[in-house]
Formats: sequence, C-alpha cells, structure tokens
Amino acid sequence: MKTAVEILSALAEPTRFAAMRLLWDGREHCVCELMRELGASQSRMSRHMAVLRNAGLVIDRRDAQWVRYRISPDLSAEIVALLEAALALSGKPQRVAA
Amino acid sequence: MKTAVEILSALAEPTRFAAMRLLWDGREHCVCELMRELGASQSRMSRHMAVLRNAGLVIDRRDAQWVRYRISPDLSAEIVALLEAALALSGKPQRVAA
DNA sequence: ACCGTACATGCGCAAAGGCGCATATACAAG
DNA sequence: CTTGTATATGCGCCTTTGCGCATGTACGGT
Repeated sequence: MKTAVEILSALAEPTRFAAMRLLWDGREHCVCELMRELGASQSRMSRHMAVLRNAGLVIDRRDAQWVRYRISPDLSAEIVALLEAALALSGKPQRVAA
Repeated sequence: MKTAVEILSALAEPTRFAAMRLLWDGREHCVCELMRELGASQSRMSRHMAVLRNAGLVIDRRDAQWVRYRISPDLSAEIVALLEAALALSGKPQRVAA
C-alpha cells in the first residue's frame, strides 16, 4: 500500500518527474534511452528508476541486455488522475499568488 | 513561477500534506489550530506553513495575534486538479502493482 | 572462454531537509 | 510598561537524499 505522500515524494525530483513524462507515452523505454534523453549518468538513472518502481508507478521487464521500463498498467484511476494533473502542470509553470 | 516539482516537493511531506487536507475546507485556520489538529510543535508547524506559502499553495493573513492560513484563492485550475487528485488518493492507500 | 553492452548496487561524500531549543517579534489586555 | 498568547526564525544536530566511483551481475556475440 502506497500512501499519497510516498507517491508525491517519488515524483518530487526533477529527473524522476522527467522520466515519468517520457514514460507517459505508454511505451517501453530502456534505461540507456532514458539516460540519453535526460542527460543522466547510468547509476543515477538506474537508482531513480528503482525509486519509481518502489513507488509502484512503473514496472520493469528484462529484455535481453536491456531492462524496459513502462508506466505500471495497474495504476488506480486516482493515481492516473494525479499524474495527469502533475504532467499538465509541468508544461506551464505557475504564476505565484498576487 | 512555480514548477511542478516545486509544488510536488511542498506536498511530499506528511505534516504539510495533512495541513493541506485541513485547509482544503476553504476556511481560514490559525497556526495554533493546525498545531493542535496535527500534533505538531509550534516551530515545526510554522516552518511547514512557510514552505506551503513559498510554494504558492496557501496565503496567510495577520489577524490580531493570530496568523490565519488558507488555500490560495489564485490557484490555477491545473493545481486545483492536482490537489484534488492527491487528496482523493490519501483516503485510500494504493495497492502496489501485482 | 572472453569481451562488450546494459543495468544494479555497495560505499563514501556532500547537500538538503526536518527537528528542537532558544530567542525575537507582533499584538492584546491590564 | 509589563505580561501573556501567537507566530517566526537563527542555530546546531541529525537523518535523508542524491551523486560519483567502482564493482558486481546479466546477457549476447564471437
């Protein structure tokens, strides 16, 4: 059982959030691709993906040398709504209250 | 301008998240009330509220000895959607992917 | 068997975050 | 002006977190 705070913590990091954005296309992405796209080192990317996996947000699958990550197919509707809201937010940084 | 990660970071802490839940009724709440409800010390509560304020999620108003906090009235629809999704999540902890 | 690619992880370090304690500030009341 | 209540903040401490480096592991190809 993952709490809301656990989910939010997993998302509250730039590299992880960017990875979720990339994975949000629903397709599989290997770590090497995420590394390249996000300009992250190998160990760094691997650890961040482990955090997202532990949060239940993504799943991984071994495919030959590669490990393919994708958005967990078992996400609840509530979590999907949270992710959609967060990703919608990222495009347009918010003006602070007047 | 607040980024999605900044918003998520502000929410990714149990006391702050709980405070947002309390404030979500739209009314004003003084720090002393939040302290009592959440079982937090005075300095702790004060600092957490400062984080939420800096994230643009709440605003404060001095009223005699008290400082009344409330949800910022200037939240974008996107942030409101994020908060609603997060708060909806908190009631029902999520089962991890099978 | 050896090598190359892809990924995970132990280790140590440095930075950030959360906390308590004490103190400072703001305000009301007497 | 002093006292009491409410809130903010400087300071130091400790824990957590993110990172690089090196190494371990998994797999395919030769």
